[in-house]
Order: sequence, then structure tokens, then C-alpha cells
Amino acid sequence: MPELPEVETVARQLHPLIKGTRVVVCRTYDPKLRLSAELLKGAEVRRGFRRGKFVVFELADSRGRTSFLAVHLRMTGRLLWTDSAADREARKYLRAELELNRGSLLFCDARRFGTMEIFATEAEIPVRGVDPTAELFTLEGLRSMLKGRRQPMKLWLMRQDLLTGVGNIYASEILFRARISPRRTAARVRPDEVPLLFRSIREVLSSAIKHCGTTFSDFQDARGTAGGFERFLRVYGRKGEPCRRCKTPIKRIVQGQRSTFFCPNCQK
DNA sequence: ATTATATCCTGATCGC
DNA sequence: TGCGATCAGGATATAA
Repeated sequence: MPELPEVETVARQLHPLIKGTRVVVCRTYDPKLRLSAELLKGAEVRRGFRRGKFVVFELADSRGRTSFLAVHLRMTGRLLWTDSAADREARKYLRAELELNRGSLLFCDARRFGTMEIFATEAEIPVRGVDPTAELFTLEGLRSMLKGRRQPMKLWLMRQDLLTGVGNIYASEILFRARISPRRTAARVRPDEVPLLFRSIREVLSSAIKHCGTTFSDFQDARGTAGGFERFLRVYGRKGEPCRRCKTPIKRIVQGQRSTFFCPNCQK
């Protein structure tokens, strides 16, 4: 389940591979993806980067006009780079294929929740919230986003219209480090707790990026290999196992039809 | 206005 | 061993 660190990992790995290549042809195998092959044909790929949870490719057509191909991996989407035909045949759940002059970019997605769309400008990519890894995200900004919000903190952290990029795994991890119960209402986070929450958001995400993301069930990077953050997970997926701080068994609850993991002793 | 819920999708897992 | 039921979840549309 790709969240900000996983998407960042994919974008960083793809960038040097696709930079300067040209689109030979775009093939789609899923009618759900209404991707215009015409728009892509012959375009030069200028760069690959992350915006929110989108992997974005900046394209330039023959006249130098730019456009942006934004890929959202949602649950099970993968962007895989391959330069071998045999390898290409082996890929399962292939929904689209961007054949470039130096290899192919495959979009594989078992559950077909992912999206691919071309935008004329970067600003049109539908990312609403603040990127928590950016300078624009500040302690005071966090305070004002918490103000008056009546949602439990776990659900609040996953709101993409406030902060962009936190998903189910990192929401639990951030709250463990911030020592805040996932059930606590956002507005009830005390002023003196906000700095630790702020640091927890930034540190969990930057640490996960450093380790190329978490491979829990669905994530693979651009070469089809695993991320390395699993061994740093303190609560996610550890129901019944002892808390690494206090040995209390980790609890699993359901919030908004999703699993939340936390330590009932460390997090109040 | 804000928050809660249903929906999309299908592989993996579970219980009988 | 086989098979149906359940689970997993990011984001959005719709309902409350």
C-alpha cells in the first residue's frame, strides 16, 4: 500500500532511468484507464518526481510543450522498469505500458484502483493538502490544522486534504512515536504535545524514505524488489506482540473500516 | 460545514 | 481438497 515514502522511492529510482528517453508508444490494456496514446507518442520524458502520492513524469512534445503524466498507485499499483522483453512477458496485472526508446515502464495493478492521467500543468494534479516533508509544513501550520477538528487522530492523519501522503501504516507509526492514542480527537491534542507530533510526522516519513519504504504486502520498488522499513515498524501489524517500549501487548482496533495498531499503555 | 459511510476491485486468507 | 465468505485499503462520491 504505497504511501508517501513508497511513492518517493519509486519516483527517485525511476528518474535517472527515464530522464531523456522518448515515448515510442503507449499501450493500455484496461479500458478503465482513459489514457490518450496520441498525446504521449513521441514525447520526451524530462524527469520523474513525486507530488503528493502521485508519481509524475514531465513530458515535452516535439514543439517543446510540457505536460504531466500523473500516476496514482492507490492500493496495489506498481511502476516497473524493464529493458528485457522476456521480463515484460512475466509481469502480471499489466494495465498499461509506456514503451520508451531505452526500455519500458510497466503499470501493473491487481486491484485496478490506480489511476493514470495527463495534465497540462503541474498545478492541475489533484493534490490538496500540504506535503509534510516540505518547508511549507510548519509547527504552527499543524496547530491550525488540528484546531476544531473532531476526528480521531488516526483518521485525521489520513486526511489528504490537510496533509498529503500519510496512509494507514505511517498513521499508526506516527501516533506511537508521538505517544498519542489513535482514538483521541484532533482538537484534544494539547499544545505541549504538538511539537512531538510534528517531529514524529517528519521523522517517520523521512526515515521511511531513507530506507526505501515499507514492504508490507503490496509494495515493490521500480525494480520489483522490497523496501527496508519493515524492521523499523513499532506497532503496525504487531497485534498481540510486546510493545518495544513497555512490553504491553500491541492492540488492534478498527477505525473507518481500517486497522489501527497502538500501545494502550504508551499512547494516551 | 464537517464528518461518516459506501464504493470501487480482486488476490490472499480463513473456516467449514 | 475445495469453496464460499471475509479481509485488505486510498480516495472520492454521496449521505447524514
